[in-house]
Amino acid sequence: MGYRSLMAVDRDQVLRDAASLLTRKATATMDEVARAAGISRATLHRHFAGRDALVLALEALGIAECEAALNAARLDDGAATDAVRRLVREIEPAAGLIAFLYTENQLFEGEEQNEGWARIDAALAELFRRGQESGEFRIDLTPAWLTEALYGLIGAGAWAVTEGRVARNDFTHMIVELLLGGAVRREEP
Amino acid sequence: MGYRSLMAVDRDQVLRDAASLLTRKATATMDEVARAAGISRATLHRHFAGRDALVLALEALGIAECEAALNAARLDDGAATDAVRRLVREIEPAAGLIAFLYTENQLFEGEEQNEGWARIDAALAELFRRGQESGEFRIDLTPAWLTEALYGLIGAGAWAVTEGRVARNDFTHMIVELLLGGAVRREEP
DNA sequence: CCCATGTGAGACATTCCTGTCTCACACTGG
DNA sequence: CCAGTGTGAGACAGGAATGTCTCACATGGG
Repeated sequence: MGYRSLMAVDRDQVLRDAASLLTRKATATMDEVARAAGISRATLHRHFAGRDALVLALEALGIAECEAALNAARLDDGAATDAVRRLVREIEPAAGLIAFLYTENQLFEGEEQNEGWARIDAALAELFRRGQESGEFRIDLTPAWLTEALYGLIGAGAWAVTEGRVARNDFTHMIVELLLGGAVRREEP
Repeated sequence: MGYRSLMAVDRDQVLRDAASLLTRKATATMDEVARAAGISRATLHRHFAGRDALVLALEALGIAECEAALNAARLDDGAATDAVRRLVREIEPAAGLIAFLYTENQLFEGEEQNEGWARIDAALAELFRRGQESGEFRIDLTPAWLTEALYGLIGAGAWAVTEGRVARNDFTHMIVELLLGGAVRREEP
């Protein structure tokens, strides 16, 4: 076989569609998820044993994409501000997925994948800490809060784009500029 | 009767407890909600006909609290930056509720209350627009995005507090400072 | 004191979702 | 052309949640 049949379902695309729907309607049924993904409930069930398995797969995909973005952004290189810019740019394709997972905490019933998020959180917090140490970032905003705020802004950005309130092309700029520079106008740095 | 019996359930408190639980676990059952609110499922059902009615009531409460905060913050008075500070301070008690409602879009199946949010959105966007016009806020970040970002940061702040990653007393400071000033350190304004 | 009100606990039927199965069909590759 | 593979549609039982009901009990007011 080697290559998957063209007829076969694009597993990652199904997961993205699922995340897109579940972000708007967390109580969506498996049938609704299947419809949103353009497949039948039977097929959805062939790929994911149940709702738990689906969410688990969503988490795994989200973690994988986040870590890929982290690597691609080279957070340890150069100025912290530039690293943040690279990070947001790299993470943009996964924004919808992150927006879902950020609100889908499920009380951490399955602790398995939690260490994945812990690693990502740690990497982000370390980036902000490095920026503080180098004097780029202010010290009254804790790295933990900046990390949390970044998640929140990514979610808000993804939502604003899907709602049509922000142009897709402005996604990175809006998030980075607000996170780094804030809303207040300045003369010159 | 005049005053409600001491035995009676505190309706708003039930709604807050419900929001608190549903924020963490959107698929919680009515029984779980009742337990979280410290009442029986029967009593919960006496006050809210069903899940839909519960969410509707949550929205109504959220809208009411937001509008109360908007009025208390006097958004039209003085500098826009000061108005933002007042707003976040006033809205803090409702942050948990807002965090839930912001992620609970339910595809707007019930469009009734939507105008309530539209009014609030308009008031916030107007505040940011006023700040841009007065030269306080930068013009490359649209009022619509600043509004969305404020929601996102309130949600992130509420979550960070409940998770213990940010001190409750720092809530307003963290949000306002990041929203207005951003993460980058400045010499002096 | 006793009645009215509101609650908790539990039973109950109903509805909905889930998970599994079968079968027919479409496409692919040999 | 012909198997092999994967899908869609539908049926089905099992289970979970919902919505409604009854009854006993606690409290507070008249």
